[in-house]
Amino acid sequence: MEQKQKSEFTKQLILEESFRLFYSNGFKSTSVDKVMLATKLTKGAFYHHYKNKQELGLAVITTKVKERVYDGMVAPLYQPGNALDILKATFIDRLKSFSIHEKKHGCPMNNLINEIGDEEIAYQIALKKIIEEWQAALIFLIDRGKLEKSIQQNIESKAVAIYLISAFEGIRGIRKLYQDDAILEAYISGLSFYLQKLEV
Amino acid sequence: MEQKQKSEFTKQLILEESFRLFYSNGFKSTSVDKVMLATKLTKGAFYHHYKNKQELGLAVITTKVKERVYDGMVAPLYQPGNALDILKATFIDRLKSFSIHEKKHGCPMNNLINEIGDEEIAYQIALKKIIEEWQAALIFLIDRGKLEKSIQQNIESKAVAIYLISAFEGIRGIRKLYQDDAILEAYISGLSFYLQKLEV
DNA sequence: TAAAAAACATACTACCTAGTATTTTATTAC
DNA sequence: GTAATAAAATACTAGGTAGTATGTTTTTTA
Repeated sequence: MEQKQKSEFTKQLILEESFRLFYSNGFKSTSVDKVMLATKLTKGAFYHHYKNKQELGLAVITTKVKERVYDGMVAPLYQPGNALDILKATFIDRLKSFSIHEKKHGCPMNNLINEIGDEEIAYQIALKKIIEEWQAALIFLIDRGKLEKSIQQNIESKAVAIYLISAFEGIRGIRKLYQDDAILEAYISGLSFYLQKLEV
Repeated sequence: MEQKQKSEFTKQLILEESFRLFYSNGFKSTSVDKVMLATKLTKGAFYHHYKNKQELGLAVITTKVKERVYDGMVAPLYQPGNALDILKATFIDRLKSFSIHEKKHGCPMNNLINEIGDEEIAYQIALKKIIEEWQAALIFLIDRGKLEKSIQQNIESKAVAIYLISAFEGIRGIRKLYQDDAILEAYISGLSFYLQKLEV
C-alpha cells in the first residue's frame, strides 16, 4: 500500500506545480518539461502518470481550479444568514482579499476559459461544470433570499446569477491591465449599486 | 510612390491574417510561420516589415482589435437619441448579431487580455487604451442621459460603465464553453433588469 | 527470495519556434 | 541606363516542443 501513496503523492505534486505554472505563465507557455523541472522529477515520471498534456490540463481543471472556485466563491454561498449580505460578502470581500499575484494574473478559471475554452470540447465540459456549480449555488441563495424576503420576488434568479458571474470574471481579466486597484473600486461600486437593486 | 503602397498593402495583409489567426487559434498558438503561410509570403517579408512577433501583436491590438471594439461598442454610444435606449441597443443587439464563429471564439480583446495581458507591459498599455476609450464613451453617454433625465442622477457613471464592460467581456468568455445561446439569453435577461434600474 | 510489476530515469525522435544572414528581385532616384 | 535602395525569398541557427523507447531502480506479490 506504500506504492499507491507514493504514486498519489507524485500525481499531486505534478498537479500542484502545473497549476502554479499554468496560472503564472499560461497553459500553452507551460511545457511538460517546465512542469517536471519544477517537480524535480523527469519526463518519464510524467508520462507514467498522465497520458498526455491534455489529460494534465483536464486534471488541473477538475481538481485545482474547481477547488479554488468552490472554496472561494461557492461554499460561502451555502452559509446561513441574510442572502443579500452573503452575496455582498462573497463577491466584494473575495475581491478585496486577493494578493498582488492574484490581481496581476487574474482568475485561473477565466484565464483557461479564454486561452483554451474554444479548443477542445473536453476543456469546455470541465470548465462548464465549474461555472454551473457556481451558478447553482447562486440560484439556491437567491431563491432562499426571495423566500426569506430579503431579495425581490420578481427577479430571475438565473439571470442575476449569470450577470454576477460574468461581471466578476470580466473584471478579473480587466484588472490584469492595471497596476493599481482603482478599477476594482469602480467595479465594487457598480456591484454594490446592482446588489442594492436586488433588495426588497 | 508605388513602392510605399505595396509596402503598406503587405503590412495590412500580414495584420489581417494575423488578427484572423490570433482570433481563431490564440496568440501563442499562432506562429510567424503560420501567419506568413496564410499571406502566401515568406518569413523574409515579415521581418522586413516587423521587428518581431511582439511588435506584430501590438500592431494587431492597436489597429484591428481597437477598430473592432470601436465600431461595435464605442461609436454606437455617440449616436443621438435616448441614452438608455442606446445602451440597450448597443449591448443587446451587438450580442445578438454575433456569428457562430464570434460566439465560439469570444471577444478578440478579452482573449488577448486573458492570454497575454499579464505578460508584457506593452500589451497592457495597448489593451488598456481600448478599454478606456470604451469606458469614456459609456461615461459620456450615461452623463448625457442624466442631463436629459432618462438616467438616474444618483448613480456613478464610471461604476456603471465598468460594470457593464465587465459583464459583457465576462459573458463573451463563458459563452465559449457552451454550444447554444441559452447562457446569452440569461445574460441578456440579467442585463435588461440592470439597465431598467438605471432608468429614471 | 525470485519473478512481476510499478515508478521513475535516460536518451532519443521528429517537428515546431523565433529570429538571423544572405541572396535575389523589383523599384526608385539620379 | 545605372547605382542605390526597398521588398521579398531562401537558407539557416539554436533552442524548445510533445511524445516515445528503453533502461534502471524500487516495491509488491506469490
